[in-house]
Amino acid sequence: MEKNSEICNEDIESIKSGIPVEEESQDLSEFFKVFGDPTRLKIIAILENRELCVHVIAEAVDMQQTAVSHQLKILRQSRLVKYRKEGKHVFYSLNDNHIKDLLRIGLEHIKE
Amino acid sequence: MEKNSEICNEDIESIKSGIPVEEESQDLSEFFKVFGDPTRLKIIAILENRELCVHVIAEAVDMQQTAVSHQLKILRQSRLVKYRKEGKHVFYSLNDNHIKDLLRIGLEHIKE
DNA sequence: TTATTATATGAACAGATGTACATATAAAGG
DNA sequence: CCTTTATATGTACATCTGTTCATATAATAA
Repeated sequence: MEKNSEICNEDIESIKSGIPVEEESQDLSEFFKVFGDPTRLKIIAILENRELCVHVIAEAVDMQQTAVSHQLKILRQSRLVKYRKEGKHVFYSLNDNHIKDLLRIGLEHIKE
Repeated sequence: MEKNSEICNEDIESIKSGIPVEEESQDLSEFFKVFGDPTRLKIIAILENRELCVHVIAEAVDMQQTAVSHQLKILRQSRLVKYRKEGKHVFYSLNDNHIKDLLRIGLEHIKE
């Protein structure tokens, strides 16, 4: 008998050619990972349509300032937020037009 | 001096009202977390436009069958894939019309 | 029946992740 | 100068995650 039954006699090489290269899979998973935490999602949600400074964000999501700063760093590194300094304050805002679309698709899926 | 400077004198309560409730933030983050792993992204990629059985998926993504089975379980639980049994074989395929949109938005972001 | 093939699952373990705590930096006021 | 306020960052630690290994289940063949 052959190694694989006839019913899944696929051309592995042609299937493999459709897989993103390792680096792209890594980058893409890093991107989605950012949305994979409830605190970051909350921060993203309150930054929709406005900019806010760190201590207001912390108060709104009910977390410590240091925890929020760590999460904002991740959001900065993934270029999902931008910031603007004004004296002692740092105002954060969203930096990607597609974030709303992503959240909408996610919400549609979990509500199905 | 007041607790907060005037420049970020925000109405915390109205900001809070825009945050998804805890359960929704949790569910949404669980959903995005599924996309936050390169192996699962590869599996999703090769399932676009076709159904494949487990050992072919494993060979294509170059991972052990058990590792793939564990990931397929996660994809099943999040209702991103469906499956069909045929004898000893189990054929998996995508189960959400929005997956392509999500991947496209993600790719656009990382390529910017 | 036993052997083989295809898939699933539980346990273990290494590595990653999120938060708290302590501390650093930097701006502004006194 | 010193103090306060706003924010950032390094470390520690508990929890979570993904893979491997061993094993279970289920279908088919011999």
